[in-house]
Amino acid sequence: MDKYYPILKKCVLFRGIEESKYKHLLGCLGGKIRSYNEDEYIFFAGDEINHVGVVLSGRIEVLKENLAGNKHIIAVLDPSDMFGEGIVCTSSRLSPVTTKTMEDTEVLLIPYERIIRSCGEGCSYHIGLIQNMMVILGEKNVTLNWKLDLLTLKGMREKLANYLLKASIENGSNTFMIPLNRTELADFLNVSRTSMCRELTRMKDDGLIDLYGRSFKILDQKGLAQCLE
Amino acid sequence: MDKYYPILKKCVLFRGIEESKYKHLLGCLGGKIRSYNEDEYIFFAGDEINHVGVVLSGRIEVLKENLAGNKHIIAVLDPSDMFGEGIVCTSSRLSPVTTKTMEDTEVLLIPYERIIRSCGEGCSYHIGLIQNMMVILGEKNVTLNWKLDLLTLKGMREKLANYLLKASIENGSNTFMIPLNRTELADFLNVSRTSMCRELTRMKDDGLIDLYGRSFKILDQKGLAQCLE
DNA sequence: GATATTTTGTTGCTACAGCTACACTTTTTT
DNA sequence: AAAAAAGTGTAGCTGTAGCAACAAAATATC
Repeated sequence: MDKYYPILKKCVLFRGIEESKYKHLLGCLGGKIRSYNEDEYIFFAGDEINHVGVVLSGRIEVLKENLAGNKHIIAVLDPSDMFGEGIVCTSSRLSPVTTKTMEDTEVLLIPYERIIRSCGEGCSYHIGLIQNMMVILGEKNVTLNWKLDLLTLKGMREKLANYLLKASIENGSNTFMIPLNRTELADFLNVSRTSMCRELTRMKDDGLIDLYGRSFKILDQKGLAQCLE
Repeated sequence: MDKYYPILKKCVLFRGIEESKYKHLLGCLGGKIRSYNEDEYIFFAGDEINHVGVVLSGRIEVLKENLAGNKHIIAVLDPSDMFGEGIVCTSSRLSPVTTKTMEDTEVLLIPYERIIRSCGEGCSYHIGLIQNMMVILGEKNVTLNWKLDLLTLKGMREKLANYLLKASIENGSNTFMIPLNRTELADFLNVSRTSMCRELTRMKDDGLIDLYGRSFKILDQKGLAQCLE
């Protein structure tokens, strides 16, 4: 377990809590580690969720699937990211999303009640945990709002520009790699792969970007930003 | 102030707190009432928000506007609904949305720090408030997820079917009124009004629904549900 | 009650994204 | 090293949603 402490340290849930106290805290929370193979479902939309999850290794996609078989990736989770935080506080506790591993993955599952309710044994960390949970929920909100932005944009080019500019900012460079392949990116933007490829080529022809595989280079930042106006 | 107690009673933030304690609590929270005229902006996307708002009277729309002048209504708030809850817990505290009154409106503004931090004076309500805030954030999450559903649907008919079925369920009847006019509904679904009208007529012709103004009647619930498959 | 203003419905045209189908490349498996 | 599989780019065709422009109805204003 100790080997995952650096991962937990980066997880917002444990922010402000000293590493030396993890052992006691984890016992107190009753967290358990579970392993999944690649392309395995963790839970489905509509399932009742009673745990908050922390990704320890591997990668998970958060998605919605409609009955026609179309899939829409809402988020991709890397180690130290969380899932299920949003559902835990609702009354119905039914997940609106499906989670599925993209690689072999290990997760830490924590029963939700243990987080929200103080354990009463003078375990002062809980107050910190609750404060952290609020930050997590708030930031989740911001992420979902960005996702809304992305989806409300009408044009293909606008969606791509939005995504690429954000990725560039997050990486702090005009040259960067994205964590998704073409098919996944299309699912994330909720567009068809073919139309997306076509537009990427056009944007390259127009001198806005350069690309090879998952690496992108923004050539004309101004021009790209103008796509969003 | 007392006259608003019934409104506050329905607000999730005050759930589980007795009406007799509102006076003390509101003083403790430092809440202030502000009035706005119709079509007045309360705050803009990008503004720094330090207050949580509760609608006391009137109606507010939560929206995003892009520079092209397109407007997208994310939610419509009635008395006892809240706004700003999602931003309050983030570090940047910059609002991703704009809020604007649709009628003459009164709101209760509460400084966010007063909610999150215990006032220390043995004011036990704060713990309840924090628990309530978590429920609010969780439910916000669910709402945003439904909004995502709506936007990821590809077809006009699918979006309308989704919206109308949900409205029907919420009203508990096949006949119901919606709170939005055509233009507002189009903005809410993020589609053009004309295309939406066209599709509504088609759905009527197909015997799925009947409509007059803001009142709708679902004639073929099964058929409507099939649009979503 | 008449006029102005807003809201709503309709039509033709156009642009753009989805689909199918296929060719090509890269990676994985054996 | 060969074969299989997965991923990627391109092109033509089609359907649908957006836009502009207008007509009709409902509401507000005088």
